[in-house]
Formats: sequence, C-alpha cells, structure tokens
Amino acid sequence: MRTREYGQFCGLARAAEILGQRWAVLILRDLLVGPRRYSDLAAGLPGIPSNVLAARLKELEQDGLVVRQARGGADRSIVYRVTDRAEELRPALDALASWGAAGMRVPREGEVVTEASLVTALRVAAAGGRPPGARRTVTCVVRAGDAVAHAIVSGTRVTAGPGEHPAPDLTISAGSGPGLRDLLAGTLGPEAAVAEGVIEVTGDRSLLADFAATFHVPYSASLTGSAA
Amino acid sequence: MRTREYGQFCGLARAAEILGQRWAVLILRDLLVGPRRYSDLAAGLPGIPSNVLAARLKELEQDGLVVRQARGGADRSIVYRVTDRAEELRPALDALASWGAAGMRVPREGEVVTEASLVTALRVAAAGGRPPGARRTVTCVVRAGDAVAHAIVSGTRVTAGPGEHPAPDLTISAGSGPGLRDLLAGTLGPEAAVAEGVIEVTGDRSLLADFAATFHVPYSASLTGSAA
DNA sequence: CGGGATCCCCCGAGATACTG
DNA sequence: CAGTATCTCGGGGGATCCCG
Repeated sequence: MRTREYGQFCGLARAAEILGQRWAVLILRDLLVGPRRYSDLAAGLPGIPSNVLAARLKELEQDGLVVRQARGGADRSIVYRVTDRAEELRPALDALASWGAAGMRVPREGEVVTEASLVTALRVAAAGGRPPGARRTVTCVVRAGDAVAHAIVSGTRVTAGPGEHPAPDLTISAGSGPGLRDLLAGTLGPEAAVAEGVIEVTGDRSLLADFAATFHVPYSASLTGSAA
Repeated sequence: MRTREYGQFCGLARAAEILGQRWAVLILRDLLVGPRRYSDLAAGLPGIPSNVLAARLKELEQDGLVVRQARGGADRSIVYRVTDRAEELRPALDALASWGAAGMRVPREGEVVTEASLVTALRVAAAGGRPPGARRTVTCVVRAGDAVAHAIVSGTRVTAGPGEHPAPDLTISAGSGPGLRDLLAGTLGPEAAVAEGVIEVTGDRSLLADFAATFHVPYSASLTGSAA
C-alpha cells in the first residue's frame, strides 16, 4: 500500500489517512477560523517547514478539503479556504480538541498559544459550559501569551473569532502559563485567579463569573499525575 | 521540538501528537472493541510492521491510553486493554469515523474490511439511524468480506460486537464491494440490494427494512465525483 | 507459538536557501 | 508573497531473528 494509506475500507482509516499527516489537523484548525494566505498559515504554525506546508495544502486540495483562490482586485495574493466537506469535519475536530484539552494541564517548555488555537479553545469551551442566557450582547477579549481572540455572547449563541474586538465589555489577559486553562477547568475560581495575579481583568469585572460559567473545559476525571 | 510534538499549548495539537502517529488510531479502534493480544492486533491490522506495533503500544501505554496486563491462570499471554482515558476518546473517534465514512463510497484496490472496522461501523451507524423501538430484542449478524460482527437491538439500545451470535434473527452477508455501504447510506434500498444480489439475507427477512432504518451512515452532501 | 527485538532500506519530515 | 530546491536525518516499512 502507498505509505499514507492503510488498506482498509473503513471510515476511521480514511480519516486517519488525511488527518494523520503531520501538521494536517493544525492547518485545518487554522483554516476553520477563516481564510488564510500561505504566509498567514506559516506564521500561525511556528516550526512548520515551508515544503511541508506546501505539500499539505496540495494534498488537502486534492482531498477536497481546501480550495485556493486568487483574491480579486489589486491584491493578487492567494487565499486558502476550507470547503463544505472540511466544515463537516469541525464537530470531530472539536471533539478531539476537547479530549486533548482535558489531558492538558500545564504548557510544556517552549509551548506557545497561537491565535487559531485560542479561538478554537473558546469555541470548544463555549460548548462545554452552561448555555448563556444573557439579556444583552456581551463581548469579551481574551489574551493568552501573544494570542488575542474575542467571543461574542448574544442570547444563547456564542461565537469566537480571532483578534481584538472594538469595544469589549470584558478583557481577560492571561500570561503564557496555565492560568487561563485552570480558570476554564474550574480548578481556579475567578476571584482567586485575579487575586493570585494569574489573570488580569479590565472592563466590567462583574462579568468574569459569567465568563467562567459560560466557557468550560474540564480536566479529565481519569487523569493521573503522569499524564500532564 | 521533538519531532512528534507541535510546540503549541492546544488541545487539538496534543491530540494530534498522539493520534497522528501512524497506525495509532487503528490500534485504538481495535482495542476499543475489546482487549486484544499482540498477535490479535497484528492479525487485525494487515500490513502493520511488527516494530511499529510494538513501538505504538509502548507509546500509548506511556500516554496513559493502554495498559498491558498478564492474564492469570495457565494462559500466560499478555493482553492490551484501553484505559478510561482512552474510553473518553471514543466519541471523538466515532465522529471521525462517521466523517470518513461519509466520504467513502467504493473500496480502493485491495482494501479489506476487518472485524474491528465492521464493529465500529455498526456502532457509528446505529448512532446515525432512527432510534429503534423494538418490542423484543433483535440480534443480527453482519458479514462483509472476511469480517463478521453482530449487533443486538434491545429496546432503544444498540450494541455492536465482534464475531458471530449464537442465534441471530437476521444475517446479512455482503461481499467485499460497496454493497453494504450503499445499503447503510440509503442509496440502495433493502429490496433492491437483495434483488441485485449485492447482499444476501438469511433469517427473518421482514427485519431487513428495520435494519436499514436503524443503521445509517449517509454520504456527504458535499461530495463531488473526485472525492471517492 | 506468542511476543517481541534487530537489521537494512528508503521515504518523507525538518531546516535552510533560493527563485518566479 | 508564495512557494520550489536541496540536503540531512529520523522514523516507518518489510523481513528476519530471537527468547521464554
């Protein structure tokens, strides 16, 4: 069999043939946040070799998950965009992200938080928290490490996006450490997190408790000390 | 960064570091059906190099997803078993399997159906079909290629397991082709499937329509001809 | 015979440089 | 900006061997 194939007529094997390629899921994660140029992807995936990025994009295009299209107008750059078929993958990737996050307590040496990972984390966390029932729309900006993302809580809907929001009601700034992760897990209460200085809050502080209730990613119940 | 790591403090990246390893998800798929010996795994994963299987099992054990334990008594062989942490992965793998199956119409040259893949397919298909409401327990044996699996429909619950069932109410035999896949997708009706000879049915034939309604894995709506 | 370990080959990932 | 070209090297693929 060709080395990336498994020789089994099995949905999971077919998925693994595509997503098991190195960097493939992270490329899709980034593109599921929104269309990106080649250099945007390279910047959002620190450490990816350029030839690997080029090869993966070509493969994902052949697999029908990504399309490349020239942007019209004066800007002649090329953007990569996910297809509907890749959109169908979002629930599965979110489930994977949720599982992985449940086994993740502390960043390893040198690990960073990227913009796309933060957006994905917020989206997954919104699915794991108590459904909001805000009377008015609340916007929130979250910073972790160098990454910035925002969330918009409107009624019962939560959307997460990259970058700043022009007029956030609440801004949460966490360092590169596990502060935000502990907050989302609920092992560190909102007040304690602020008191210990692991997160910094500006804006309407009274919204912080709501935030911690709306966004939730628990730690795995079956975690021993070894599986950091 | 070590070559299997991604250097990102991100749940999806952590998951990809484990599941992106070659053969890892198929090993877990097989073990999620039930405990297996080394040689059982090797037999159920045609083409896996022995060194890779040994290395993966060691890694999965270190990652806390697999435990190896000696079977007591006269049988001194070793069985591999999934941990609770790996059980938590089941929904995500099922979502991946469902997505992969949606893009899978026809077996490629030389592709086989294994027992574990058939069991997994039935479990995923049960989640995608109409919830059953059988008054009595119905058991069904399904054969595809060389693989045999069975399903037990009891009230609103469906369980899938490997191998035969002592007294099935219904037995469906499909060849190595896409016959069973088309039946599950609904593109081939039960009567047509029998009439065209792509599946063979023994037992209570009147249960076949119920089977096709209870087990369902649709084709992706966004599929073009290229993405077989 | 089950459960691996070892060896060799080679593909593909990683890193960097370079070009249309 | 958006990739190719080139090189090195670790890890996978395949076969064989070994040990209890």
